[in-house]
Order: sequence, then structure tokens, then C-alpha cells
Amino acid sequence: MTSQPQTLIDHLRATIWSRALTSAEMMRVEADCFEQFVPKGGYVCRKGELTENWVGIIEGLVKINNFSPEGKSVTFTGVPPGGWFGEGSLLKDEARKYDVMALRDTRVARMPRATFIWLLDASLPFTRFLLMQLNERLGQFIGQVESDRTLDIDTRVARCLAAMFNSHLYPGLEKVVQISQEEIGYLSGASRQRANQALQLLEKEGLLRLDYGGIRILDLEGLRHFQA
DNA sequence: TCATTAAATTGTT
DNA sequence: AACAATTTAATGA
Repeated sequence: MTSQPQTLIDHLRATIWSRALTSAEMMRVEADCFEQFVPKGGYVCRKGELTENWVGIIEGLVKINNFSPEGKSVTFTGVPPGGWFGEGSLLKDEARKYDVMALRDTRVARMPRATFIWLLDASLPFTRFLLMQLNERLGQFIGQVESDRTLDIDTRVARCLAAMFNSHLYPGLEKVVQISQEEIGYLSGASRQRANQALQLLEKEGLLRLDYGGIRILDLEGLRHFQA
């Protein structure tokens, strides 16, 4: 791997939401945020915990996950580097509603609640970013409800991957993810075998390339609009 | 550096 | 769900 280690500060300065902050605001953000390492399989946060931080992914990959009453694992979405989550629970001052688990060794950035609330009051651009993010998420989930009922699995897998590379939420994201096909199955609500079949079809269509332990996105727009 | 082994992941039925 | 094949990582000579 040739990826240069990115510091917490580097990463904060590279986020979309930090670009429009004043230098004074940025100074406080850089002073208050801290970094945490979560090994593969470890939890970034657990369902039911008090929400103390807004959380961003510096490096790695996490899944936002829950267990159905029967104990079956249901994954809602994957969050790649550049993604931030938890503002919902933070705004409502409530406990976390989901488990967040690292799919690989992951570095997360945490912004204390007080800093987040303060930014929300102080910075209109920051508030605008949150509105955009909430709107993108809403669109994603609405799309998922539709695809759950009407679309075949191949299309569903394609849309799930496209959603993970949402360019509004995660701009400039490297088009390579290390994620097992089993996890892609969880993401798209399919069995590993069916996900494998779908991935091979998408590879044949030239939309992505399968690697051992991961995939490379070749045509994001094509994935987004894929119809079986 | 190379060979061996275990573990993880993938492809197929 | 089960199985075989493949890739990677770890170990030690």
C-alpha cells in the first residue's frame, strides 16, 4: 500500500463541511476533535449508548447495522472514508439506534456534542451541509424502499454500491473498496451466493471489477442507472 | 528468500 | 448449507 498516512487534522481540513468555516471556527474544531482506532470487527458505537459525538470515517469502512427481533443481522448502509454520521441522534439528544461496526481496521474522528451544537448555531454553511446530507440520506432510503419491493437482486446490489459512493456525501472517494462479498450481501439484503452472482453480472457489464477481498468501481453512473 | 500452514474469501452446486 | 478452489498472511527454516 502506498497511501500516505493522513493525520486527523488533514482529514478535518479536507471534509466538505469544513471548507466554508471561518479560521476561528476551524481552530476550535481542530482542538476539540479526537481520533480513535477501531480494529476490524470492533464496534464504533453500540445501540443504546448515549450519543456523545458526531463521528467521521478517516480510513477504513464501517457498516450501520441492526438486529431484527429474530436476531438476524440487517445492514442499513456502509460508510466509507469522508462520511459522517450520528447527527440524527445528536440533534434529538437520544440514545444510538444502531450498531456501527468496523468492517476493516478503521480510524474514526469524533467531534464532541458541544462542538457540534456550537457549530450548528455559529455557521450557516455547516447547517447547509447537514441539510444536504440529510436530504441525500432521505433520497437513499426512499430509493431503497422502492428497490426492496420492485427491483431484482442484481439491480439492488448495483444501487447499494452506487449509494456507497454517493459523490455528494463522499466527494473524491477512491473507487476501490475492500469489502467481502458476504458484507455486500448484508448491505443489499441478499445471500452471499446471490450477491456473488450479481457482482459477476455487473463485472461482465463492465461496471466494476472484482478483486480478492474487494471491488473496484469502474462506472459509477452506470451502476446508479443499472437495470437488469 | 522460500516452503508450509492456517485463515479468509470466492466460486459453484 | 456445504464443498472445493483460490488468495493472503504468518511462520519458521
